[in-house]
Amino acid sequence: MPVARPETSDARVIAHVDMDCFYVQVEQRKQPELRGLPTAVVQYNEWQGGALIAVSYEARSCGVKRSMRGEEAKAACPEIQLVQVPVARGKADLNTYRSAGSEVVSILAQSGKCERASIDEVYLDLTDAAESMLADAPPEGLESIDEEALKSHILGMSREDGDDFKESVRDWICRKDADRRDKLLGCGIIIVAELRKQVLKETEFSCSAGIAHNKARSDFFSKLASGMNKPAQQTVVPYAAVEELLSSLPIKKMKQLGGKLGTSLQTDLGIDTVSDLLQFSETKLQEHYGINTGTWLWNIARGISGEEVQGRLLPKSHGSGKTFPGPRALRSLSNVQHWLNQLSEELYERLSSDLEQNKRIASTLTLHASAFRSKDSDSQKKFPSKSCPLRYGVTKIQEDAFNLFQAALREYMGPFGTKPQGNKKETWRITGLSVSASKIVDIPSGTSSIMRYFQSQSTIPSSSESGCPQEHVAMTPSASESCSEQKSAETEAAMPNKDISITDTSPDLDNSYGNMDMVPEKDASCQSSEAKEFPTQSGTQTKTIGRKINNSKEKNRGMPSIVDIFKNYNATPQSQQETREDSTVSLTSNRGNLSSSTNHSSEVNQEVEDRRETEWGYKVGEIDQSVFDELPYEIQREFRSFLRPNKRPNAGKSKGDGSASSSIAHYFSPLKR
DNA sequence: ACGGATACGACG
DNA sequence: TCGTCGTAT
Repeated sequence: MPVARPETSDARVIAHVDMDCFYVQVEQRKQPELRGLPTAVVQYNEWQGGALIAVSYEARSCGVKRSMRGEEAKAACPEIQLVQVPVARGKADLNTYRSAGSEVVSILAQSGKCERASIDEVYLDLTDAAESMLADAPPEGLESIDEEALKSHILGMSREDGDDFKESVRDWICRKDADRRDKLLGCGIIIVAELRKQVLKETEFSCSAGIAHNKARSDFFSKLASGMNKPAQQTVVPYAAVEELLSSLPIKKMKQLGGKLGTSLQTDLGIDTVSDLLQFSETKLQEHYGINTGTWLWNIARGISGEEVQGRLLPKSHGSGKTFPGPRALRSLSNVQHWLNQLSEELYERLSSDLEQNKRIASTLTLHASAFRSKDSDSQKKFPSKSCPLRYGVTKIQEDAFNLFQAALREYMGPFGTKPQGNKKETWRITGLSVSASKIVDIPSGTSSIMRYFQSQSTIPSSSESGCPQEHVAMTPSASESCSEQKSAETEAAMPNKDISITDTSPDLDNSYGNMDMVPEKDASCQSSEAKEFPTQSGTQTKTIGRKINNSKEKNRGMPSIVDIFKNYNATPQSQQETREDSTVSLTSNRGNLSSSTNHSSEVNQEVEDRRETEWGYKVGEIDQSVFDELPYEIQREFRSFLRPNKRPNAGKSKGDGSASSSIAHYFSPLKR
């Protein structure tokens, strides 16, 4: 929800850049034959031709719209080219679009503070760049102005044809008597035109942009401009040009007002347009919508927004989900587990590459599901979300996700969970599942061995995820079946309760929701005592989850969480954040980027003691085993090399030196997870 | 019981 | 803090 922001003196230059029908462009770059043809990207081709998620401008002009089905699109535009979203693990796979988006971000981030707003949108704060241009090379001194800049739309300026128009744009940009704020915007026009050309050149993607002096305006007007049904446009909002343009605008078109709040404005206050909104006093709005939303409303009606551009180039969470509409709804635990396994795999893959490319780790795993209960009054009841500390490793995530699901299911079913051998229709169906990872923090990147690890092993060995004997024990038969191929889904009955039950679900949950036949009971026989050595995790591992869920309720008994650890680290003077945001983030496909940081082999020889105490900002020895268990495998190895420096054989260096890491990996051999 | 998958921020 | 809700694309 919108919230009131402290006002900032607004002489800023903010751009909102929006890729034109992005997914289509990505596909067209892959298949250049499609360029210029009416094209749409579609997912799930089986039902009514799949759902359109991106539509090219050619197709739009045939009347094709997003949220049409493939078949409708064909009807509206018979020659339309439909390209399917890639599928992996039985679900849509958006990775190609994500990394294409990163390509764009890494270009745009070069010229100012940059915020990744979505997979295909960014905000730029170009104030500094514009100011220095105004100081050093103001437009009026230039003998020629970029053609692309001259194509800009200037709101409030009538658009005559051809050269006349460009002349007036030039005049506006170069006007000597302009307000300083508009002069800055003029510089913004030139900078953005340049950036867009660069994006086009380096990625082949075209984009549109809005340029204004705050986020709200640039966003809104870049949308407005792209509503003109033309790609590759840029629009500037002069300082004074707001009121007239805004006031006639239907309230529902404003960002954040497209939903319930906008409707409430209409029905409760009779506000239909921005000018209606202008009639209301700030306090009146606050009375109705609270202090934050109230003042926010008052402000945006006037085009005021103090929101800063966050210097954030990377997503704050990762998620993987799938819906199972109507008849495809999931009816058995084993089927749910199968899909959770698929989703968890994808999530883990993305976490791994985030770790590898950006040196970040996530610390919370959340499960969302949606469900309905047939044959029941309140079949609308929401399926609760559940979260727990995130442990790195595919099978860990899979187990945890499944456990979270079961915990949520118990809660969802409540008293009906106990199935009294009779009315069998009284049961759940799962219509959507998703797992997500959040609370992502930077890890210390100065430590050399992490860097070296990633240099030598550009990919995280998947072998470390399989082959652990205990894992098979922990896996239910139905789970292992469904892993290979989705079974008839009615294997439910064949699932012996006790096999799943390795997991020690928390007593808390067990007791509050009673016994349910479809939810496996705990099995005390499989619990082992705390492991004292690193290499063995199983046994205690599965136990951790239950305890963690429980723990979060009983106030984390003073144990430092992994988040705290890295928070502390990140808080140290060495301010990672800023340096990192500049340009060093390896956003994309360029894998080699890591090497830019310290990786001299000499570091290997530094005194381990010193590092152990200081480098991480806390004492390694104080870390609790279970905290350790949560860490990504690669980081664990890092720790291990601190804790047991003597175990590292000297021979490690003998081999071609400089690449001590591969040998380290070798000596702390197949520590299975 | 469909626009799908995904992300973010506010609120209680 | 967690979980829910709203919003957007």
